[in-house]
Amino acid sequence: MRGQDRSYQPQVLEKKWQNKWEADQLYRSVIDKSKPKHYALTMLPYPSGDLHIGHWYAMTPSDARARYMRMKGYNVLFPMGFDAFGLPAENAAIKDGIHPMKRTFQNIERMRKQMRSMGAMFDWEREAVSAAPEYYKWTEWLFIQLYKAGLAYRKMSAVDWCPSCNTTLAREQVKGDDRVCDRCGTPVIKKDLDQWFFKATKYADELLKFDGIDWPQTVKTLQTNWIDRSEGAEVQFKIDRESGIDSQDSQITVFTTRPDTLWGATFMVFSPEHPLVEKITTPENKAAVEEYKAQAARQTEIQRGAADKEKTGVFTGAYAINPVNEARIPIWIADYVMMSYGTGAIMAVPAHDERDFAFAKKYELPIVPVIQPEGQSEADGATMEAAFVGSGVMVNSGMLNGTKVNTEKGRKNPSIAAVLDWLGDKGIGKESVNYRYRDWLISRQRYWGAPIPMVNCEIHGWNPVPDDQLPVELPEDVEWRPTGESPLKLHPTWKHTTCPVCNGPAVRETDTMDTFMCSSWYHLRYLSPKYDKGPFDPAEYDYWMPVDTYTGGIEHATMHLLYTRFFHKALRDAGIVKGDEPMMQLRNQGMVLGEDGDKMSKSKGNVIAPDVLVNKYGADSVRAYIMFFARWEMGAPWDSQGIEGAVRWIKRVWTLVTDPTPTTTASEGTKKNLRRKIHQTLRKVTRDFDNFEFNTIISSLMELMNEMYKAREAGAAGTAEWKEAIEIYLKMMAPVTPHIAEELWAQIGKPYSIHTQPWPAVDEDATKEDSIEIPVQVNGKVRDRVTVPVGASEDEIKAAALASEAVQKFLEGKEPRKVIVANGRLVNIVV
RNA sequence: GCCGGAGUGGCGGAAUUGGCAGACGCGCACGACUCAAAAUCGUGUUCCUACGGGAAUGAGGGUUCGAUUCCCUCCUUCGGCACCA
Repeated sequence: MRGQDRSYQPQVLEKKWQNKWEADQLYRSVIDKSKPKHYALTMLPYPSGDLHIGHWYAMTPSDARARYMRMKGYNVLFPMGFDAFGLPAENAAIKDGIHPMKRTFQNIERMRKQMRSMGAMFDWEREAVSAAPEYYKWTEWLFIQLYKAGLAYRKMSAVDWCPSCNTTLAREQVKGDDRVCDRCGTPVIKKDLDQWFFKATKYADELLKFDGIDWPQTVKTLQTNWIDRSEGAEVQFKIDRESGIDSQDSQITVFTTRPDTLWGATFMVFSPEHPLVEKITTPENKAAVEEYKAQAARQTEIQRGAADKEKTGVFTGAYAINPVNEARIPIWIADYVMMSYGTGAIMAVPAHDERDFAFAKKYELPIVPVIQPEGQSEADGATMEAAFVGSGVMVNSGMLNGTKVNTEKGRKNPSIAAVLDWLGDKGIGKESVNYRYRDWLISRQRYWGAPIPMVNCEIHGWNPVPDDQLPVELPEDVEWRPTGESPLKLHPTWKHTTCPVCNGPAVRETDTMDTFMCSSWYHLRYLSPKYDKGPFDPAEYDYWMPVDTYTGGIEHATMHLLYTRFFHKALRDAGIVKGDEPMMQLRNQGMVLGEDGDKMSKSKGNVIAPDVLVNKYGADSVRAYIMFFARWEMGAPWDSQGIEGAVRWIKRVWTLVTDPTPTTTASEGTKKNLRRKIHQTLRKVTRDFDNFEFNTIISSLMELMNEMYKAREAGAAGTAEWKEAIEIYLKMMAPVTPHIAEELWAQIGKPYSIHTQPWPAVDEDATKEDSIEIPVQVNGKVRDRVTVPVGASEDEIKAAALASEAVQKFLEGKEPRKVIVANGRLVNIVV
């Protein structure tokens, strides 16, 4: 080796190994039934054109764990692809005229290169790109299967529309208390449009079950809150005949979670948009009602949604009959009742609902208490100062008087249970469940997405495009104009086709699909991205599915992660996939913030570019630092100085392995200590990999390296223990820093490749200590430490502790009241 | 308002889930090497201290021989939902 430069040059050696791994197809995964399989999936990126440090933060620890699982003996599938349809490419096209297809595929090319610089074990043979016709053919086909299963339907309704993106959005894609578009932050508006939906609500109850899957509690909670199941009753109210409406409109249904307060319902409130409002409004109230409706329509959802806003409303002149006590109660309209929840009409119980109370006070409507608070006398509606929402007993409620009321929801509340039974017997109402969750609106009025493969004929209506005509391909020659209509609609010829039923003239659907549809099944396309007889090869499915570990950001909790669960269940019921859940284990990484602690953004100028870091330090150092600098699930601000620690660690390992001092003068004790530390570290690192605790993997390895430097100093560098130490050390490093591990593995003369080596086994005997140091506390404060042999009895430990001079000093001659030996690890003397 | 996460040195974080608080690293200080600097190596680094000790894991209380860890009350902060009937 004389004359050769033996310094650590990551730029050279990383490229060298990346090329060799690729040439050797080291990371190709194929079905191998002799091994247990492990499908490790990490969320695929959108091809924005540049790999962000956030991508590295998400992907490299996932890669390290996939590598670890491979060394543990699993046949690991770790694929990568691109979620390539979507608005940014199309918006850029509007701006500069570059075709989204061209831009997208250029970006993908660039990002593939950047990803290769990570040294990740992606199997590129399985790459899937959602914007490629061979992919979206099957996105279309899957849409048709859902349509055939009755899970896709077209409906005219008031939907959320982003005026900046010029398209409708699904409810999940409207965010926050100011109801903004998830993509661009513009407040959405409502529009009445004919759109395609998936019947996701059919699965609401099943989506609330997380049995058998290991997902973070946070995600389960977010999804549960999003679906927001609420138990209550539907109750029928008759509309008073004197209101002058015909009999078929004489009934109105309301949903309530508090049927036990029915006797206190003293008025009804309809949403201003409720279709019945027009029919029931009396001539003398017509003008006021029309004016109020117009005013409500002008207001945005945000203005209407402000909870602290003063209640407003107008009387319709109509009355309803409270079915439990025949009371004739006025019907009002008010914008605090939303058409989009429940039935768009409520029974108002001002005595026991804060909103109804405020409304009743303002418009001087009657307030009738029907719950007597515990330990208090009955309230008087006329003098009440606030709605009462606590526990008590039912009063003013006929034969149900005296029934206990608590604050539980549903049948757990005795009063609600009693009323539900009573309503059922009388045929007035029935137990009912309501959800906030809505069906998934998938139509988008944009070009750059998978076409919805449906055709409309004047005679035969909507029909799916026949399988042999799939995919419905996107035309390339379109005009980019943000008109609010799909560019496909403006294309002169594309939409004209023939009816699959009668062959007569017909028109294609010109909206495209929500890109979340493409990403709901990409994990299936990875299985066989070139397969052309179906969305995936069943043999690959049977071997690899379900996904064993899924990693990605938590921001998708109520979007992608909910859509893909729904989609899997829908495909299961259509007989296309098996099992109830697509992803068994989910782990979320946190976010890397800018050095200023703010979210990284180009406008703030705090973006960290991984390419620059790779050029400067090498991919291994970047990988190690990413895994080290924060708890993975938490994330943290980036620290440009901090990376020096990871760089030094790697250099010191390089020095340790390449520049040994082969002495064998170490004492038996030194050698034994070295082995102990190695196997203790191995145990810890193994456990940490299992638990996704990446930061402590690196710190354990650093600590071990420091010990090894000491052992070398003590003359261990030529011993058998040293050789074992180096081998195990490199294997533990391999998943984290694959290039340097491979290089040093080769340099110590071991056979290629370290990445196909088995994970070392812990020698439990070697980890055992000969003697242990036990802290001795007096009244909970450590005063001394005594060393006892392993396996010493409690009495021996006690005796050793009491024999300590320092301890005796603090006892001040007093007799200990109690001596506690905690698990043989600590002594506490109480005086 | 409701639901969930987080709060530990100058900084990122550790602590076998009730048993030595601050591992590992950054930064900083001092030293070695050097004419010098960088790099590298070594030592130290929670705070206060009358050098005996004392205090400290967002604040206050509780349980316990013992609490960063469990319980109660509150504060700060991040995220989600929200006139949801």
